[in-house]
This record gives sequence, C-alpha cells and structure tokens, in this order.
Amino acid sequence: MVSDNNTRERIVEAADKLFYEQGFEYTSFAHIAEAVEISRGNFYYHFKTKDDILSAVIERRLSRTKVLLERWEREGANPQDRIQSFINILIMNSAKIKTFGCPVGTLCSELAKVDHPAQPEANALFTLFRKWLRRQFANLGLQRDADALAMHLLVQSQGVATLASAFHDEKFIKREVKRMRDWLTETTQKAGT
Amino acid sequence: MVSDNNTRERIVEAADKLFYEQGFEYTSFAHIAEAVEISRGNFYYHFKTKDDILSAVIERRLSRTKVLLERWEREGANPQDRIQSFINILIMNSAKIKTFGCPVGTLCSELAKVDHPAQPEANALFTLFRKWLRRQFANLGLQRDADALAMHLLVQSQGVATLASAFHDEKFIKREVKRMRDWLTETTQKAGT
DNA sequence: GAGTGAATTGGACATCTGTCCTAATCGAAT
DNA sequence: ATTCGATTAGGACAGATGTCCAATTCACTC
Repeated sequence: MVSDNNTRERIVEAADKLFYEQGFEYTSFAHIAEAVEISRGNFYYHFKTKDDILSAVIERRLSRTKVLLERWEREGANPQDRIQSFINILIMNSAKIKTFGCPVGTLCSELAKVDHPAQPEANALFTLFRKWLRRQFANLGLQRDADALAMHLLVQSQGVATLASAFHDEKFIKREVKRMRDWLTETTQKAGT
Repeated sequence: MVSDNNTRERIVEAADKLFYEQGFEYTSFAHIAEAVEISRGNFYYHFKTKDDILSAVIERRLSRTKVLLERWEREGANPQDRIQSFINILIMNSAKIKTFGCPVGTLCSELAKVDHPAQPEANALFTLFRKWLRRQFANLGLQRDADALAMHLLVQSQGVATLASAFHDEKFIKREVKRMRDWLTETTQKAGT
C-alpha cells in the first residue's frame, strides 16, 4: 500500500512545537513519543536519528514560511503594507514570543552553541526573511540600502523577541512595534522624494 | 584551616565559560570537571546541585557587570560617552558574539525554554544594564523617555548579537553599531534643544 | 611527628538518553 | 482465507547524566 505519512507528519509537527517550547537538546524522543502517543521504538522506522527529525522540522518551517511570505506578497497592496505584515507578527504572536522567544532566533542560537551540523539549514530561515524584506525595500526604490534595511528590521524583531521573553512586557512590545512602524514610514518617505 | 575558595572559584569560572559557549543544559558535570581538572565527585563538596553552580555563575556575572558599569560611570566624561561604552561592547566582543551570541540574551532564552527557577536571577542581568542606561538617559535630560530609550538600546544590541551569530558577518555588526551611534547622537541633540 | 578537620578521590546509584532489533499487528490484493 | 509488505510495539543496549557516599589525602596545629 501507499506509505501513510500521517504518523511521520504528526511526529514532525509535535517535534516542531516541542523544539520551539523546550529547545532541541532538552526535548527527548520520549517527550515527542508521549505527545504523538506512539511507542519510542516506532521512531526508527520514520527517522534514523534525532538530527533527521530536526532536519524535517526545519524543512517544515522553511516551507511554511515560504507560504506565509507568498501570502503577504499577494495580499499586500504595496511594499510598505507587506513590510507591515512582517512587523505585525510580533503583535500576532506576542503571547508565544513572551514565553518562548522567536522560533527562528532561539533555534539558531541553540544550534550555534552546540555547533550542530544543521546550523546552515536553520540560518536559511533567516535568509528567507532577509531576501523577502530586501526585495520589498528594493521595490520602494531603495535598492542601494535594501539589504541593510532588511537586516535592520530583523535586528529589531530579534531584539524585541529576546527582551519580551525576559521581561514578559506587553506594553514594551507595542512601544517597540510603534517605533518600527514610524521608522518604516520615515524610511519610505525618504525614498519617495 | 580557612576554607580555600580557589577550587570553588575555578569551578564557577569554568562553568561560566562553558555555559556561555555550550549552553547550560548541554554542559555536564563531566565537561566542567575536565576543564578544572578535578574529579567529578569533588563537585558535591562545593555545590549540592547543578542549579547551585548556575546560581553561582549568575552571581559572578552580576558582580562583574556591576564593576564594569561602575568603571564606565567613572571613566565616561558624560552620559553620551558612557552609553557609547555600552555600544562598544558589540565591537570589543564581536569575535565571541559571532560564535556564541550574547551571554545574557542566550542564557535568558535557554532558561525560559526549560522553565528554570533561576530565570529571575538571570533576567536581573538585563535589569542591571537597563537601570544603568536609564540613568544615563535621564542625566541627558530625557527623564520622560529614559526607560524606553534604555530598552530600545538593549533591543538593538540583542538583535545584533542574535543575527551576528547566525550570519557571522563582521561588516553587519559595524554597520549596525554605526546606526546605533547615529541614533544616540540624534537623540542627544533633541535633548539639548 | 601525631592528630584533626578540610579537601579530594574514585566509584556506586538509579535514571535517562539515542539507537537499534525482533516480534507482532495491520491492511489490502489475490 | 491467505499472503505479504508496510507499520507499529516493546524492549535491549551501551553510554551519559546528576547525585551521593565512603575512603583517602592534604595542610596545618599542637
């Protein structure tokens, strides 16, 4: 019969959530098995090693991020609006960010510490956002500084996420997001002249 | 005889370094023992649990940070210069930051994920910088926004550290630091009028 | 040099980890 | 109803983990 990917997908889904909420190292096969309600031994049929699960999780995140960025591209009337969509995730996901930080930033940080071979794959998540933002700024007529502006926006969001999880402060997030919006408006106006 | 704290201090020093470079969870007693060149069993004489070592490490960082901030306070001619000292650590420590991220930010992120009881102690490191920066901005005549400005500077430095460790890009750090300096000058000038 | 408490050693311990294998179960085609 | 490959269950395995303890060594006082 045709391979039923349901179990595999459920494993990846549960691992994705646990890697985010508990970290990769701290999350064990037992944790994932309990979440998916399968036996520990069943893992080996779907994945050879824990690192394989991590790769699958990162790929899942990559493809979902691509879908998200394409949606923003489609639904945004102009580059400003699209960049706003990016900024808004800080508000949309503020509850989770306050507890667990940014899924991308915290994963990359952890993998860097344990010098994990999947670092490039994880960093590709950042690159996805970076290139997308770069294109938006370029479309605003800011080709020259597009990459620097994209990186600067990533800096803001990463910083906000890190401090939000330390201080658990909702007002802080809103204040910084407003600052980002003002900065974007200001930057856009400069481009318009 | 009087308790010889030498071994204890060496343990804390090695643990501090390893917790930074490898993370708290990933670092084992065996790692620390090897670094200090003592037997694993000797730990129990100095520390009851691994969490006790973490507490000692955080206290060490707190006291060293206090010393650092007091030095900046003493040596800086004015608030701007003092804040510059803070910004400069991104340049001074860029090599380590590119590899391991920010010692404060990455520790707080990790402890948040494993829901560790030492979270408040670790977050106090952020509070130390926050209050110090707040005072500098207040001394610039910006009492009203002092805390928001302090937090904004922490946001920048955390964001830069996270992305620097993902992209290993020295030019990026310098560019963002320049941006921070320009922002500081601009903010200071507003206060002067 | 003997005695004493501080400091250190090496290993026991129960538990957990990731990995791997064999036996059992399932589902569909014949 | 039987067969057969796909899927799953349960446990074995060696190694690592944090914790803890008894025995030993060390440094100093008398």
